[in-house]
Amino acid sequence: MPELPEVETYARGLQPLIGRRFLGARALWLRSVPTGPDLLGPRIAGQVVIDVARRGKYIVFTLSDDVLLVHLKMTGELVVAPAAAPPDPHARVVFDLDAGEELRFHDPRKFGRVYLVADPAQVTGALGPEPLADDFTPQAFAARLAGRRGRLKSLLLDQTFVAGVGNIYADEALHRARLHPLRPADSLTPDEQVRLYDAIRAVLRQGIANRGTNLDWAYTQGTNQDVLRVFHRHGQPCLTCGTLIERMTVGQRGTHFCPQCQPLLRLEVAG
DNA sequence: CCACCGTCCTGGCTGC
DNA sequence: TGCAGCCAGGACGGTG
Repeated sequence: MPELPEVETYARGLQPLIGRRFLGARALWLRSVPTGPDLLGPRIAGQVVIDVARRGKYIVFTLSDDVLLVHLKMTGELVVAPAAAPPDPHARVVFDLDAGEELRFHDPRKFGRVYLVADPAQVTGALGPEPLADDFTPQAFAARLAGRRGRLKSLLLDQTFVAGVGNIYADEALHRARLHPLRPADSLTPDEQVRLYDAIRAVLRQGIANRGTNLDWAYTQGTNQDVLRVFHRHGQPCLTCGTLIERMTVGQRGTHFCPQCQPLLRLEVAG
């Protein structure tokens, strides 16, 4: 499931497409293109790639006239291949590039989406702040937490709260911040708020430095799976304290945590 | 604002 | 060995 670090790695890897021209496109699975599968090819034909970037979990191709956004969801991949290469049975959208190549959107589970729009805000307008941006300060984070009574885990997964955090990095950030996933968001002390802020940025930066987390899916060359401390480690000892990592369901999401390092009730230690 | 549920999909897993 | 059935997972829409 590509999250911010994986999508960032993708966007960086696609930089060589800058300057290339789309000649056309075809949607092989119509629902993959909510903005109109039939319009995609005629509209993108002739447009040149000006920039490739990331916003939240979206890959954003700025084109000469429009903006192409791709959300990989869980199993999506983007691959540049020679047009003569063997067809991909899981290709959902195929873009014709110049120089006899194709950009293939491959997605076995068909959850990913491709949007071609004039204004990217049509797709990304509701997203929360970028957690690694300079203007995302501890004060801004604390202000967003204020009055939110929901559970931390659910809030971290809310893309309108902070953009780009998914299940892996939410669990990792909470463990690093020593906060239980069920803690009400507005119950954090100032120290805990700063710990969570620092932890979110640290795990995302580490993920980017490691070129993403590569679990059951082979689409990244990332190594971040080697440094995960709780995600998918239930039944194994916590790397901090040795207590067995537990798994629970929070908001329909598998959630992994250390009951010792992340107590639900803060222990009042007599001074 | 928040909780919860259904929907979309299919590969991979479990259990028999 | 084969097959049926279940489930994860991000985002969104609907409901209470």
